[in-house]
Amino acid sequence: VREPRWLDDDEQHAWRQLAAVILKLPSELEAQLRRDAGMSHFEYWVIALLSEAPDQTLRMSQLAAQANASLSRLSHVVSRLEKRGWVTRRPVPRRRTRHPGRAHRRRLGAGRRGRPGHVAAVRQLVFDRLGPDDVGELARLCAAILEGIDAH
Amino acid sequence: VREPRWLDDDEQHAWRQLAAVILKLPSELEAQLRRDAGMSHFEYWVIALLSEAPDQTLRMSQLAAQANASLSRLSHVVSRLEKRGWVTRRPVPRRRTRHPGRAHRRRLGAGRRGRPGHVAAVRQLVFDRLGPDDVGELARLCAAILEGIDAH
DNA sequence: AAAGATTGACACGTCAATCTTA
DNA sequence: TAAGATTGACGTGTCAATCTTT
Repeated sequence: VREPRWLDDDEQHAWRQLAAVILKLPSELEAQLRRDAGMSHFEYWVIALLSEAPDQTLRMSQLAAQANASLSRLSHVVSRLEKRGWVTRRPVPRRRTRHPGRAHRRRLGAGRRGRPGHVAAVRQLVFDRLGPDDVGELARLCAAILEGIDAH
Repeated sequence: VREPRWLDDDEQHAWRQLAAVILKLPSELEAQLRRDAGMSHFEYWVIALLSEAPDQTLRMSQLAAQANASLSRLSHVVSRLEKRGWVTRRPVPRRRTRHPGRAHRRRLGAGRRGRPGHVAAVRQLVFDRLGPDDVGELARLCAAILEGIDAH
């Protein structure tokens, strides 16, 4: 009797590499953003999404959906951002439109300032060592993996 | 004047896919392990590494290195595992060999019980939709990315 | 009542300070 | 003193309970 099979050698090797990427990449990006822009990766996304929205305004639920986050998490984060004055909550002006935040122009600058460094980091960490064909391959493989995840 | 360039279209697309993988894969694995074996992904690694070690024993610093974790984090985790009786700390028998844990045989079973489900999850989430050639490609691309990360 | 949003308690990771032992 | 290891405080995420608004 054998133990339920692990992965074959190739798969195991690939899995180790992928696991390391999954482990290290996020923490690098996190560190870079916090250093350069004083915000977490998730906060960066929130502000970026807001700044792209019409009128720089979104409802909490929409923002949560776009940021792949729970409403609860988002609420906590927005509270923090609000405390720093980077975002404003607007209660319903009238009718059922409650706006979670109108980011202050000023502090959208924070997003702006965050962005170049963030872009540089992504390029450096991910794309610098990839050839032109590799980029397409990477996208294809990730898409396949995502299918597997979403199928689950 | 243009804003500092984002990534080109191909890169941006690839980045979105990769970002989604990085976001979703860990939480899926985390959820699966917690459901099936009542432990976190990191706890799983710790127990797995211990169970593979000679005499099921390692020093904290070595374990930390192998698990890519800070000593502090490991210490907290081992404390929790110890509290559940899944691991035992052994103080130096003599000479400078302080052993962090000799996993109880019994509870290594926990690792064993965790493993089949974990393997199945990895296979299902990552490899199911990849062709045989894709596996090598994935490993190669991840390796390239890791080089970029480590170079940083 | 149901959807949208908030809150509080708890679990985990990090950082800095501390303890321990060679 | 320096390396190994632990601890406590703090920040963030999750879950479940709750509040709010229609």
